[in-house]
Amino acid sequence: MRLIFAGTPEFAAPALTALIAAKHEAVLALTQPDRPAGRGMQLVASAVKRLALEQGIEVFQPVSLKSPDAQKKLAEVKADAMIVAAYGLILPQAVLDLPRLGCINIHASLLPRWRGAAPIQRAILAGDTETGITIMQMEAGLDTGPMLMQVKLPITPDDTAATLHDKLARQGAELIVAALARIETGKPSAIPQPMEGVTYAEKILKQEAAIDWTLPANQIERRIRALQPFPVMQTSWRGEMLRIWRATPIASATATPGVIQTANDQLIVACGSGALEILELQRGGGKRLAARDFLRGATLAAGDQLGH
RNA sequence: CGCGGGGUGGAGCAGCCUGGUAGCUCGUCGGGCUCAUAACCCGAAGGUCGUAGGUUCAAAUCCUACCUCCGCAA
Repeated sequence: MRLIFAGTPEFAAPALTALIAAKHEAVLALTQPDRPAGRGMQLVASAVKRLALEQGIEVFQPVSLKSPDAQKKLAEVKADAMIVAAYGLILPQAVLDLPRLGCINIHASLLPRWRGAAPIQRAILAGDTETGITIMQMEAGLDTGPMLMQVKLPITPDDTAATLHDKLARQGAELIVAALARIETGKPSAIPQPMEGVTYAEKILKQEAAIDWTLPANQIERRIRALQPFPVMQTSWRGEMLRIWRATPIASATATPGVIQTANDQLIVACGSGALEILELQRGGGKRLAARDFLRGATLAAGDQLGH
């Protein structure tokens, strides 16, 4: 099939790779404009752009798809379909109608649950035990289109947004290839999304990364897994920032939330209910360390208060 | 030139401001204690203090450049 591929971050790259491997003809890669990022604020190309350049695919980075110029450019390609994976721009109806087979989206959740920007993180945060990939025919609404295919994936107790992301990206890549194969062999039936069970996955805000020690330990632990590799849960200690990468909830007597209970070989912090054993953490300017190594520096002591 | 913090035996840190014997908590190795141990006691090995210059009688420490790791911001 002759395709336009629209995607931006790492999540989208495996799908493009898989489509190329499946002998589809990706003629144009749509991706967000390069943005200043990283130390030094250098302009950085998106994962999809880097891959497209490597593959010799033309890259198109409009600021918006509302302009007639951008739409004209897409029309000229005369694609059979446009594959969209975490692109990050709203597609106007005019664009949705351009390709012969419309626009097809790879979404990292079991729709209609977790429509929107951060489905992977929100699923972990909510304590869901499974998630998945949905391939859907796009409509003007936010992730509301009829579903072509769906596969489930369990969320394990030690999954982080990072590990789940990688699994889902691979699964999404497989599934989009399978979906296109089905479309080529005839008109597959697209199932409308159920009215029941709709939830929205709000974009992750930086401020959600501040640990509220008054929450129950198991909830904090989920947030720690959900908010990495970005923005990573953090707390403060003597005016310094501490990022918490890995922790496990443990039973504990009640104590003031945020107070360190043990800081010898284990690092245990009291929470609103229960306590959290911190397994991996990082301080400003430093590397990510196992709690045991971190404590060798003898910088934390039992009784210290975290946060504020 | 967006802002900032680091690089010190195998690990994590202190020492740097106020130059003058390389320190702490672990790990490793040897020995001891113990029914036993990841516990405890005694002892030992192991470091061009990121790299290159400079200042100085003397540099981990002060100055300059570079390499490299990391946080903020996006």
